[in-house]
Parts: sequence; structure tokens; C-alpha cells
Amino acid sequence: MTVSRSLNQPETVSPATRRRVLAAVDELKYVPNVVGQGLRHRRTMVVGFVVSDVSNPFGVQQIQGVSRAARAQGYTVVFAITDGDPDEELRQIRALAGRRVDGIILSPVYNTPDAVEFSQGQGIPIVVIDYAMPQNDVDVVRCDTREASRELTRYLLNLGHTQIAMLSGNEKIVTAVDRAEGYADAMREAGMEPDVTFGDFSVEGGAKGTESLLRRTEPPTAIVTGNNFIALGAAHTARRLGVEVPSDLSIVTFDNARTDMVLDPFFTGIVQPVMEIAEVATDLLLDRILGRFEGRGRTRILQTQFEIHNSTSEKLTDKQRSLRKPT
Amino acid sequence: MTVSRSLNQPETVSPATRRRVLAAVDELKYVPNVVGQGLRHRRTMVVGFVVSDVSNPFGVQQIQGVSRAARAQGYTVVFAITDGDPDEELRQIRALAGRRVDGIILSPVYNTPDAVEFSQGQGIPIVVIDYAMPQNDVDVVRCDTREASRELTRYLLNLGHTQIAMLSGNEKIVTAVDRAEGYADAMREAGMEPDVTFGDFSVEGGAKGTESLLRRTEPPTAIVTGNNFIALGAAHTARRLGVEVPSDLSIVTFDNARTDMVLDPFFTGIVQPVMEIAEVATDLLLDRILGRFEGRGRTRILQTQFEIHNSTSEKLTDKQRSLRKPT
DNA sequence: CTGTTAGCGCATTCAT
DNA sequence: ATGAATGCGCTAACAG
Repeated sequence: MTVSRSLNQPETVSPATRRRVLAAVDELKYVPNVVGQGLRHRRTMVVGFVVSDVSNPFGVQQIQGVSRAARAQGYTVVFAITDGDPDEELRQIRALAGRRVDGIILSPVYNTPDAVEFSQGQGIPIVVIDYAMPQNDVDVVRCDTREASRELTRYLLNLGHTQIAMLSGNEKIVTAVDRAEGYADAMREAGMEPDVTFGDFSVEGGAKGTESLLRRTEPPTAIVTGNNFIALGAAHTARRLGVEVPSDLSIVTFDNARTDMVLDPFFTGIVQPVMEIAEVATDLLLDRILGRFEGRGRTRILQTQFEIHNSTSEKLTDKQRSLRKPT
Repeated sequence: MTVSRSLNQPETVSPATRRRVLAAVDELKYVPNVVGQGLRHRRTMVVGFVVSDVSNPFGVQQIQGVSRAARAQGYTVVFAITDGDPDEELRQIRALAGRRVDGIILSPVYNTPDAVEFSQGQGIPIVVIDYAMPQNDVDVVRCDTREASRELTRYLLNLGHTQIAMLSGNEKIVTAVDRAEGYADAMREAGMEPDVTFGDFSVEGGAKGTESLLRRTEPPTAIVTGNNFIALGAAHTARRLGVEVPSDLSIVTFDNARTDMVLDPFFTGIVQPVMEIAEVATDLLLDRILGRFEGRGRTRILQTQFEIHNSTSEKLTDKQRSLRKPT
């Protein structure tokens, strides 16, 4: 009817009726039904964001980034939280497909191809963040986590450490493997034997792994941890066992929280441009939604940052140590 | 058609056809269009969550809580972030109304009644969290922040402090006023003059306020801060000015992050059961959505927790001080 | 047990 | 410049 025109193409309607319509709209507090519009236009102006974990500050910033970028383009975002369960991930993606979202941004649990395939099979554009998806032809926005891990390990090597262990997350998760491999790269380059333990991306996982490392007859003097939770567990455990960080044990990590949120940033480690990842991903997605781009999957690799704080120190010989910290 | 029945009321259709239908569904990868269902049923199975700030860990946990509780009941959640702008808040609520969400949970910017009125005027049930809304007849889930603030201030008084200042947030925000009043209550009870500065709920706000407090000829020995951001700014500024926390200056606060996310929880203060607030709010909302309750607004006040960490110490006399910390 | 009719709210198309 | 017809995908109600 004329109402629709008055609201969507005001020029095509006479000023007089337009005024009358707008007055009535105001009077009746009429709000156009976007569901109806969606049905008619076959687009919902909604994008879905599937993320495994929001308890991690990492996930939070992604939410902010996607949310901001999407809103700027007039899109609404619905979030689906998978709690790290791949079945739930697929279920959530089905649900989004049912809602006929115009596109999906996925931070996958594992790098299995099913979720992406499903979405693409439904004709819904999808962009993956954080992980490479070798089995899918899909847009990916991520950092080179393996290279970052190598850099991180080299930093410890340069400090003189030789007993460096790696405590990573669940071996099924790509990130855990990538970071372990970057560490292994650096170790082998330095002519040393990698020493990797896969566990769990959690405080408990970090605590458990660290305990067995420190109980060895020759414990490591430095640990590369797979993420901030593991680092936290490691630091707690070290303290509990009377091992001082950083003087007795250096710890480096990934995915630190924003440093402006803590009084004393403690962990030295790699920081990812989380917000930017989310924004770039949203842009790539909108390219496809709006038909500005069609073609094979694009990959965008963003730079990480290396932040030095207080969880690392030079490796001291026993002699140096006894001099500096007399009993 | 029969497809609909096969999927929604499988009993009412013969096993044979049902099998055929399900086979076809599988074959064609058919996913029912929830948008169409929404139009037909006049319900979308979506609830909106309007929150002002997600950079605060506080907001994050609320997201988790709402998300979990809603999902458990089969509802999807769309998040709307207002960045603390009341105009944006109203705009987002209009947008949610346009999407015909079945209900709204609102963590308001100010306690102006417009947003709630609008939502209720549209026939959309709404529940407010965190703040009292004296001008609206609406369900509210919150803590007694004024009482908590009183308790917090008493703690400082019991430590022997007499020069206690309060650094709160934007005076337009209810929380800022409530917390200031709780502080003032405790001070007056103890026969002292309240000393409140309203500023901004941010690190910068805390820094600025603390600087002018500490530059006084008789600076306070303790500060009650309006939230964790202000506390952070206060601690940074104190350190910059060579004032040691907690020995020279005690700081207490509200809305700390989960203590399992930091290595050394530093600030003594009030912790709200954020997740629980979100869950209770979702329950109240579903009561109304599902018609299980209609009537005047209900209020649920949840208990806060008081956590003691390392940002406070007893007030020492100058003599005591010189004894303990010889120059 | 299955098919038909009709309408949820909207906007494109065509007719006036 | 406005109105009428039509269909987006779905299901309640009614026929068969």
C-alpha cells in the first residue's frame, strides 16, 4: 500500500499523503515488521556469528568487532555460542540457516569441513576466522599463529634458555597443533629437541601440565603455553610449588587480555588484533552478501604483536643464581 | 502441506509417507524457514538483549547468562550494544520491535522510562536488569547496590580510616548515584562528612579524580571507587604519584572481573552475581512471554558478595608508619 | 490420513 | 500518484 511507499520511497508519493501517512504512523506507533520484509525480499539483514567461547576475553572482543562492523552496514548480529562442542556448532549453524541469516562468521571449534560445507550448501556465505580450513574453499581471516609461536620460542632461546617445554591445548584443535609446531620449528632450528605436551585450553589443563613438568628431575626453565588460560594455570602451579616466576621459571603465552584492563600486565606473549580480525571478516562477508565479490576463498593474514611484560627472565647459571639470590 | 506435518506432528501422518518426506528432506537438504513460521505464528522465538557495554567483563558474563538461559528454552538471543548512548538504546529497541522479538532484556543506560514504555507500548514484554526503574511498572532484577556500597565503606571505617573519599561515575547514571549514596549513608552514620566526586565510569575518569584527590593538602587515605575501571585508574595514578597501595592508600571497588581470570586478584570490593541476574531475568521474561504470569512488575533483589583482596590496609598513624617502613 | 484454502506483513508489478 | 493483485514460506482449519 501507500504506507510502504511513504516510508521506503518518500519521493514517489505526494507530500500531502506522505504527511498524513507519517502522522498516522506516529499516532499508531506503527513499526514495520522486518519479518515480513525478510520473507518478501528473501533477505533478513541478519548475520550470524558462531563462536565457541565467550568467557575468554578473546571471544568478547570478537563479538564487539563483528557487532560494530555489521551494525555500521545496517546488519543485525545474532550470536551463537557453541561452548567448544562441534555438534553444537553444527546445530547452531543449522539454526542460523533456518533463520535465513544473510551470512555467517564462524570461529570454528575444530577445522573439520562440515560446518562450512553445510552453510555453503545452503547458499549462505560464510567466513571463517582464526583458523585455516585446508579442506574448504572459503574466506579465512587469521594470524600466522605458527610463525608467532616460533618467534615467541626464539625469544626464550635468546634469553639463554635451553630447557624449554611447550604446554598446548587439545590436540584436536588446530591452534593447539599450530602453536606446538611453531615452537618445534624454533627448537629444531636451534638444534634442540622439542618437548610438547598436549592438554586442554584451560586453567586446570595448564596447572596439570605444569605440575608434571616441574616434578621432573630436570624441570624446564621456561614454558611456552598455548593460551592465556594455560599460562594462568602454569603460574599458579609454579607458585604453589615454590617455583618463582620469572626468576626460576619463564612463561610466555598467547591471547592475553587487553593490557588496559589489568593493573600489571604480567605475561609476555603474542597479542592478536582481535577486533581487526572481526572487522575484516565482516567486510569479506558483506562483499559476498552484496554480490561485490564471488569467487574462490580469499585468505587474509593479519600481523600479531609481541608484548614483553614480566613473566620472563634470562636463564641464569646456578652460580649466577646463587650470587643474586643468596640463601 | 504434508511436509509440515511430518516434521512438526509426525504422529498424524502415516509412517510410509513420513518416511518418504523425511527422505526427501534429507535429500534436498531442506531446512524449514523460521521466518515464515514466525510470520504465521506471530512469534519469532527470539529475545533481544540490550546492553550498554561489552568491554566490561561485567557485560560479558551477562551475555553468557542470558544466552545460556534462553537457549535452554529454545530461544535465540540477539544482542544490541548501545555503547552507553541513550539515543542508540532507543534506536536499538525500535529495531528489536521491528524484528518482532518475543521479549527484551534491558540493561539500561540511564533510568529514563522511555525505552521501557516504548517496548511495553509495542506489546513486547521487557525485563530490566541492574537498575531500579521507579518510573516504570516493570520487572526488575538487580542487587541492592546502595546497601553494598554502605557495607564497603563500613569496611574502610572499621580499618580505622577517617579520610575516605568516593569517586563515582557519571551523575546521570543511577548506579553512580546509588553507590555514592550508600557511601554517604555509612559516612554519616559514623559521624563524618561525605566527600563525593562524580566523574566517569572509565579508567581516565578514575585517574583524573584520583589525581585531584591526592594533590590536596590533606589527601584521603582511602577511596571508594564507583567501579572497576575507576579503581584501575586510581591505582595507576597513585603509583604514578608515588603513593603506595594499599599501605598509603586503600582502594575498594565494585564489579570486579572473575577472580579466576587474573593471577593476583587485587581489588577488595563488591562482586555481583552477574550470571544469576541474567538467568533470573530470562526466567521472568519467559514467564510473561509464555503467559505464565501477567500483572504488575516484579522486583528481584539478589545478594552481592564481598571479596577481600590486597588493595586495602589498616589506617596507620604516622608514628606506626615510620616504625614499619623506616626511610 | 492427506490435500486445499487462506492469511500472517510486506513490496513488486501492473493497472488505473 | 495511488490502488489492486500476487506471492515470499509457513501452518490452522477445514474438506475430503
